[in-house]
Amino acid sequence: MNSALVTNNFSTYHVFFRNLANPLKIRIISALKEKESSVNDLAYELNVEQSKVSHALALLKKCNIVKYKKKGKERIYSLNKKTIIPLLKLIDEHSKSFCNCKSCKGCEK
Amino acid sequence: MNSALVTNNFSTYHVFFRNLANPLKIRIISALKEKESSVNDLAYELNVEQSKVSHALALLKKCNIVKYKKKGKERIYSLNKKTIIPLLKLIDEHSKSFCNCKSCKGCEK
DNA sequence: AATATCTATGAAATACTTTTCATATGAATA
DNA sequence: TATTCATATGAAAAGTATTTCATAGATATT
Repeated sequence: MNSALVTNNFSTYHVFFRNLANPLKIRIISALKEKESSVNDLAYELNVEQSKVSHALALLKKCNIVKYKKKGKERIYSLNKKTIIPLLKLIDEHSKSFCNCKSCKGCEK
Repeated sequence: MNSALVTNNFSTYHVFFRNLANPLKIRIISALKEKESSVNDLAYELNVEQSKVSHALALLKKCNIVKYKKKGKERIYSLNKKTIIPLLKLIDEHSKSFCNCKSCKGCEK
């Protein structure tokens, strides 16, 4: 039958995809794909200010893309792998065809 | 080995995903999934101003999500189905788990 | 309890996207 | 070729997201 894409009003889809529409959040997701990290570790690794990472993580968490566990005064963030990994794979494939191509003029900057 | 997500610098991914992070563009994609349409048809069907649809289509086209063929003075837009449909499917599945849920507080508005 | 470390948060500033509106372009037709 | 219809486009306005910076809240350590 009709998929949700047809029957829904889409009022919420974009909240989720906004996270993939942002370079920093994609970098965070990518880093967490390799290993779980504290906020400071991420900030150091990505060379980005701590509060910037915190703000980004808060949004990723809202959409269940990441989760954390406490460890002393740290928060160890990890990717919600079971559900996110298949999406990442698709992103990869699409990026190959779409996101660094001659035909996609929008990708230049 | 490492996927593109790991080795790339992601500078362009977000350009593509921005299109999915916008309700109007998702609505256009959804409409085109059902049938190809002219700009005016889309504008009428979605009850949105013509130039708004045009601007949105321009961005979708930049990322190869849609294409068009000329027909008289019309431009008949269609979805780049072969590559986009699998993505839409995944979006559907993810939206079910993420985008209208109790746990996703960000989805409320 | 005072201090240090890690992370979160609020709010203003900045940057970016989308919308709007007026107009331009291009194709068909009278 | 003047007019009409369909679409695109530029630029200002409006809307939204991100960044920045100062500071607050927690937890650990002294």
